[in-house]
Amino acid sequence: MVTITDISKACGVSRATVSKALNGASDVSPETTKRVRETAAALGYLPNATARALKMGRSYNVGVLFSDTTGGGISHEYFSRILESVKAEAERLGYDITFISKDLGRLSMDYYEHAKYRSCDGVVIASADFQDPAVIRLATSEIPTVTLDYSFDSRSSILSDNVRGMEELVRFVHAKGHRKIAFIHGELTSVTQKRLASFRRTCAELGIPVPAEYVRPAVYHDPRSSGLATRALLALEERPTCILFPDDLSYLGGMSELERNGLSVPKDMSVAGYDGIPLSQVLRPRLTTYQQGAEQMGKEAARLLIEQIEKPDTWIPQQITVEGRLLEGSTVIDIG
Amino acid sequence: MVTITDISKACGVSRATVSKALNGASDVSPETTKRVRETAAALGYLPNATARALKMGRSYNVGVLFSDTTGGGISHEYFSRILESVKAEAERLGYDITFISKDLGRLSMDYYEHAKYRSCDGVVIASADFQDPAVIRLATSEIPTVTLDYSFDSRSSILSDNVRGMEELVRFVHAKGHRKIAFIHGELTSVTQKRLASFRRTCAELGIPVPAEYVRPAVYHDPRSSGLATRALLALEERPTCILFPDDLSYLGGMSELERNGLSVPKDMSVAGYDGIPLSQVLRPRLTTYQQGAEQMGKEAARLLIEQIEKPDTWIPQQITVEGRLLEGSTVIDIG
DNA sequence: TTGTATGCGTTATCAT
DNA sequence: ATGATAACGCATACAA
Repeated sequence: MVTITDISKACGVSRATVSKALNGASDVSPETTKRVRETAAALGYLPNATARALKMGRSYNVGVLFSDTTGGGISHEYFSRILESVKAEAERLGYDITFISKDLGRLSMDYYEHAKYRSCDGVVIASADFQDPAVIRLATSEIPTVTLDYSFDSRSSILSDNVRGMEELVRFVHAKGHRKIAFIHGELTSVTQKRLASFRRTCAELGIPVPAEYVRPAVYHDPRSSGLATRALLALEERPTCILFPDDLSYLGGMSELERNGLSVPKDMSVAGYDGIPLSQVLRPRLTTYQQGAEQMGKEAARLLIEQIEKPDTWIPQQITVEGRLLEGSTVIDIG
Repeated sequence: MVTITDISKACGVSRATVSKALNGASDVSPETTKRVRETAAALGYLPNATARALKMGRSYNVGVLFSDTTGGGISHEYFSRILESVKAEAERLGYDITFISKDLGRLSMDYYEHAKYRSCDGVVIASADFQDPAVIRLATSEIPTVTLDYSFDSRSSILSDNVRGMEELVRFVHAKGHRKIAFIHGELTSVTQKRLASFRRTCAELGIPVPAEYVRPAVYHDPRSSGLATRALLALEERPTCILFPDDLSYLGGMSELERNGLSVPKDMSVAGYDGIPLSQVLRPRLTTYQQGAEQMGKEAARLLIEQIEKPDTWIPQQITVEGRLLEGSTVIDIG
C-alpha cells in the first residue's frame, strides 16, 4: 500500500505538504502541488478512507436500514428500486453505503450501535418496523437520519403520497361506474392507515357506501393472503364489482383465485393494484395501479440526508412528499 | 463518543489493559476483566471499527459488486435474492457489506481502487461485465474475490448449473413429445454460452434438429426483446411447438405476443422460463421453469470469501456449483 | 498481571 | 511556502 509517506520521500517534501497538496490547500506552491500529484499518480496512490475517517470524524459512508418485517425486504421490487436509487445518488455525492442490521456476528448490537460502530455519517431508514424500540432509538439519536414512508418528530422524511394515490384510484374506479368497491389492505402500518382513511374518505365524498365486509386485511407482497381475501369477497351475497389490492404482487394471488372461479378480468371483475412495478405493466390485461415514485424517493432521501450531514447548522427537518401517477391499465371495466 | 481511554480512567487501569480485557486476552486477571467490561457496558462503550481497521489492517467489511450491464441490476429478483443472502451470511460471520462502484463523487476510481479505498477485506463479484478491464483488474488483484456465474483462473467462484438446468428443461420438454423446440437466449455471456451449448448438445443427444431460425437472440430481463423474438418465431413457416425463454421475466413479453396472436398457453404453444422467481409460480398457468438456487449461491459466496479472508494460508480456489431444480408448472403440454 | 511505548495513515495546528 | 508535531482510537511488542 502506497501512503503519503511514500510520496513525501519520493518528492523530498514533508508528509504535511503532501497532504495539503493532495487536498488542494492554498498555502502550497503550484509547482509543489503539481509535482506531488504527479508522483502520487505515478505511484498509484490511493487515499485511505479508514485513516481519513478516524482523523476527520467523517466517514463519507451512510448506512441503509432495510429490516424487512415481512421477510425478503430487498427482494421486493419497490424496495430494491429505492435501494438502487439511494445508492446511485449517494455515490454521486461521494458517499458509500453500508447495510445496518442487528447482530453482527457475535457482536450483539442494535441499529444505533451498529451505525456508530461503523461511523456512519447518517442513515437512511427504509422498510423498517417503526414501532421497534431499536428503530426509534436510531431515529431519535444524534445521528442524522431520513425515513421513508414514516415521519418521526423533527426528522426528515420522504413520503409517498398514499392519500392522493388511493384517492385517485377510487375516483378513477368511480368514474368507470363502480359503486361496490372492495379494498384488501396490508398490515396496519402508518402507510396502510393513510390509504385506508383515504379510501373511506373518498368513498364518503363520492357517496359510495363501504360495507364492513368490503374491507379485508391481508399481508403486503403476499399473494396467498390476498388470494384468501379475494375468496372471502367472492363468497359474499353482494359481490363487489371492483377489488383494490394492497399491491401489484398481491394481485397475482387474487388473479388466480378469480380464475379458479371462472371469472375473467375485467369482464367479470375489475381490479387495481398499487406500486406500479414493471411487472404490472407487462401483465395482460395491463394492471390498473398507482405507480409510486420509488426512484425519486430514494434519490431525495439520499440528497436530504447528505445535505443534513454536510450543512448541520443551516439544516431544518423536511418532509418531502413524492407524488406518483395513476397507470390506467385495462383491468377496470366501464360499467357506467 | 466513549473510548477505551474513558474506561481506563474510570477503572484506574491503563488503556492497554482495557483493550486486552475487552478482547478477552488471557494475560489479564479475571477480576480486572470483569470490572473493565462492566464499566464498559455502564458507559455505553462501543468499539470503533474504523480505528480497529486502521490498526489491524482488517476492516471486517466486504465489498459487493453489482454493476448491472442491463441496468437496474439489484432490482431483478434473481440478483436481489443473491444480495439478500450474501448480506445475511456475511453478517452472520461478523462482516458488513459495502457496495463497490466506479466513480465515487468527484473521485474517479475503478473497482479495485474503490475496494482498496474502503479497505474491503474481500469482494463478492456478482452481476458484472466480466470482460470489463476494471472487473478483470479487481478479480486478478491481491484482494480476495469470489465471482458468481463466472470463473477467473485461480479464483473461487459460485456457479449455477446452467448446463444441467438447460438439459433438464430440454429433456422435460422432449418427454412431453415436443420435437420443435425454439430457444430465445440472452446476451452472449458465459452463462448464455453454457445454456446454448447445453441446449444444442441435449437436442443432438435426443436426435432433435435445431434449425438456425429456432435460436433467437434477445436481452435478459427485457420482456420487449423477447416479445419481438417470439413474434419472429410465430412468423416462421414451421412454427416451433415450444419456446424456451431467457428468463421468467422475459416470458411475460412472449406471453403478451402470444395472446396478441390469439394463441393460448399451453394449448397452442408450450413455453418455459428460467430462474424460478416467485412470480413464475404465481402466474396462471404456472410457468415451467428451472429454479436457480439464488439463496444458496449468495450464502456460499459469502462463506467462501470469508473463509479465504480468514484462512489465507490453507485456502485454495474452489468452484462450487449450486444445483437448481425443475419446476414443472403447467405451460408445457403433452403432445406425445 | 499490568503498564509503557509505538504505530496504523491521515489531517490540522502552529512554528519556521 | 513548508515542516515538525500531535492527535484520531485502538492493539500489540515489550518492559516492569
